[in-house]
Amino acid sequence: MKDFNKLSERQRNMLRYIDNYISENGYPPTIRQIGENTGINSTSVVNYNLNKLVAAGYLTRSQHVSRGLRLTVPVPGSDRKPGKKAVHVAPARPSVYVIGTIFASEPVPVPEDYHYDEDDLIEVTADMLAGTDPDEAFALRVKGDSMVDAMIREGDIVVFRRQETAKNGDMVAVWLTERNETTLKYFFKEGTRIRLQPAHPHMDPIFVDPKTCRIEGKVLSVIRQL
Amino acid sequence: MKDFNKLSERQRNMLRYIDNYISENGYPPTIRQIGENTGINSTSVVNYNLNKLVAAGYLTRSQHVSRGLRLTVPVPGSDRKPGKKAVHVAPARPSVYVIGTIFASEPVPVPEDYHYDEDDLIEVTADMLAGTDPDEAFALRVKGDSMVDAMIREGDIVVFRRQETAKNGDMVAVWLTERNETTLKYFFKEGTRIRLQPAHPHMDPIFVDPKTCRIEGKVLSVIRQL
DNA sequence: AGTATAAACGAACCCTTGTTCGGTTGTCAA
DNA sequence: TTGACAACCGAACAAGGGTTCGTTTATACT
Repeated sequence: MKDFNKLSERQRNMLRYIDNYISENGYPPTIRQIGENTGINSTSVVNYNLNKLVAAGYLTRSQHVSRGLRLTVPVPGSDRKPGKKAVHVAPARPSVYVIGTIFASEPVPVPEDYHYDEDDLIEVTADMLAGTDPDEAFALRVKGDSMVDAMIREGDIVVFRRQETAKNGDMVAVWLTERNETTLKYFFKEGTRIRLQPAHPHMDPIFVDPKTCRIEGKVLSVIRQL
Repeated sequence: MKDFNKLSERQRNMLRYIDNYISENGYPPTIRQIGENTGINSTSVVNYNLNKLVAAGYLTRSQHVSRGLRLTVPVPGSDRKPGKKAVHVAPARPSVYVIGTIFASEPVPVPEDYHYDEDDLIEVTADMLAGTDPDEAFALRVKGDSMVDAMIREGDIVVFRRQETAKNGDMVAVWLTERNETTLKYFFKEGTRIRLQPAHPHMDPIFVDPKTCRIEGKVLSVIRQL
């Protein structure tokens, strides 16, 4: 059971209003409607608090979709009229934070620095986490074509587990201090050096010194939506 | 009880899709989504038939409201999977059947031929289906390196919607009768010929005659688990 | 006082999505 | 043959509605 007292009065009002609205209309309200009915004057504040509620697990959102809201828990004290059914309750689904973007010329952002306020949460399946606790997983959106040799495209979402070490055969994100670049490659420790093998079958590996190679995370899965 | 036989096949499909969509997502589809998933090429035709359905008492609409749809009667034959409940209850996590493998030298398997087997059901998120009814989606596992120019690797799972036509910009699976091969490319109709553009940014398009090119399905998403 | 952070504001931006309209096709009856 | 009508198409239009960003206020900690 969720502790609704942890929420601000505003956020509780929003949940109540959303629940009511859906049971009245059969579809969710817009951000502007939520604002108008809970005394919020700016759409960005509604958006801000909706993201808070997503992070706290009370609802899920579909990005860039009008009225793309759904509640994930029953809302107490929503004054639904008798006879109306409770709003659908979505089962808990694993999701990971998309904490930024990844491209060749920058190290990958670290989750610790990240304030989970304004970015988005995407839904994943359990398979994509390969047993990793959702709290230890994070995701990055690929920017630019620099990852083509890893068979990864602009717009793809890469799901990682944060770790500084790797086993042979893992695909990892590494920061190469001498080249000043991030790359995604298969990891193989070969004696005193490390072989980084591109995913693309026609491309050649590079060999680096362990001291110039910082592992940023292990790739768990890649999602491409077209 | 309504007499659904009075409706056209199209209208029954629309009702079934709307019901399914709401149960998957918790909110109604757009008229464009309805069109795409029931083989209607014009939003005005969807609008036309929606108004027919309103007049016949099957649903209500809110004017000038996005996704402002509501079913007024239970829809028979909406083949919700067991465990999925009727409209206005919890959205279920959709899943699609992996019905085979895809590689260059063979046409795409057709779902109709497939003997459904529980083992080959994989979980997906609603986002990956882009509004497609899960029952009209299917998935294939990629075999071999022949799809590298589509930035797709051995082992990837490609999620499709079966359809014989495509819009510009869609990524589609096509069978090229003259080359005897299946390929995944972006589709562009240019006058009398078709341009098939590889996803890989450094590769050149091919041009084919519509008569030698059979569209097998539209690619909705790609999943890579490592 | 100075800094950091949560919460809020409002306007601009632009993708999403419903609506409209001229035109085409097919059927049926006069 | 003609006209009426239902069904459909494609494109353009415009309102709907999510997102972003620079700023501001309030509170707490140093």
